[in-house]
Amino acid sequence: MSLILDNIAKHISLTPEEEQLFLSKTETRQVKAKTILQNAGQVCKDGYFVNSGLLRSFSINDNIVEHVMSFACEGWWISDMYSLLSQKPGNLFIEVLEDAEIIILSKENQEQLYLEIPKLERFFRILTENSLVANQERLMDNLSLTAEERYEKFCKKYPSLIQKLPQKQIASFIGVTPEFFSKMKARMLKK
Amino acid sequence: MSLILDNIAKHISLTPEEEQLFLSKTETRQVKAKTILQNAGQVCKDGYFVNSGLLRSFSINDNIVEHVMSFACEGWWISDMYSLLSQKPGNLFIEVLEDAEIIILSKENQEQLYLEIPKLERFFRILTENSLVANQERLMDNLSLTAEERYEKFCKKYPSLIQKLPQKQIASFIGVTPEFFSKMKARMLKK
DNA sequence: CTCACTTCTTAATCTACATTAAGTGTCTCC
DNA sequence: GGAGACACTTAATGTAGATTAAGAAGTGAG
Repeated sequence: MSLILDNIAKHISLTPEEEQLFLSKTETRQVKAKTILQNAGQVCKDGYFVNSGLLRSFSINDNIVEHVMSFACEGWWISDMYSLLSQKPGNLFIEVLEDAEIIILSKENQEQLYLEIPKLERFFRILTENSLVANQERLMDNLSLTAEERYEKFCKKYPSLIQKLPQKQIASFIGVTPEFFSKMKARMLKK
Repeated sequence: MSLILDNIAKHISLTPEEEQLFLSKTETRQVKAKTILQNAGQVCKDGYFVNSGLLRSFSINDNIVEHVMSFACEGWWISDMYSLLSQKPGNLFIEVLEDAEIIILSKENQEQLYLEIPKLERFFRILTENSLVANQERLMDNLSLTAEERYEKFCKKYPSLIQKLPQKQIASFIGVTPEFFSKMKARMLKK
């Protein structure tokens, strides 16, 4: 029933009391598409876990070019890690792409939970490790693969997202303009 | 005196006994320049902490193009995180660039230490978090900055590395060919 | 229904960087 | 002391993907 507890249970085991304590430190909220949960330039106070719906984080260039940092759908966490950890103003926006139900865990409550349930250190360590590995792979892909190859990898890795996302978001994620992406897709279809 | 204990003490405090236990699970080794500590295609068993000298991790394309994933000098950790965590064959090589003294912590011992000194979960969580943040920034830089801007950032961030590293390694790290990097530097000097 | 808005497409032109290839300077080591 | 080996440079040519601009097609709100 509770996606987030299942998520935790995959890596560590909590007693029912600990589970309740954890939940008591969180807040569940319904958010509408286009809501901005976090603005660049502000200090990030919360991490978000997605129960349903779809979010993204992105930054904006001097120009007006957006770059998608990450998507998050059912069962994923999303936040501006830099700002959340350093408590300095961040560069990322976090936006709701599809009406969503999210669970909010504030930095403050997270730190408290580390003290009350030290096992959670392990959980978030593993979460962060997985995130790091995924990021390293994406970095190397950006350095060594063509846009076409990156797109094919994206399709294989996140087949469910392909359905939901407007093309320009995918383009931004793999690091090309929507115009080029459109042309590229047409070219790929011909083969 | 002990760089690695200082490193740990910045984030958590260990008792002298715990410090000794930690050290007892590690091995210190002198390694010569050009030594390959880890080969792509093999399962990574160890993490390395650098006492002195200089290492790098990199992958090789189908072609023969190298891409530097990371450097590590005094006080830094380096490993193939993907392979170390998943215990599957990795894509990274780890090479000694300058004669070095390294501290080896095996995956096995690390897991044991987590059980014996749970505080270490916290230490490695924080380490991984910092690494993730740095990686995310590098990813966004690669998507949004020019080669010139990436190089300037690199210079500011790692002034000591600039001295030590051959140009082609820096070129590979910021994601351009050595030829282009050479031309770019000349161009920048004229200004 | 229609106006406004956003997504997607097409096409021409442009540019940051890659590729290839050749050449220079320096170091090492037989 | 000469022959590689390696780091770096220069220059010609090639290309992936950006930029700009325009129009088409889908979507939602009033």
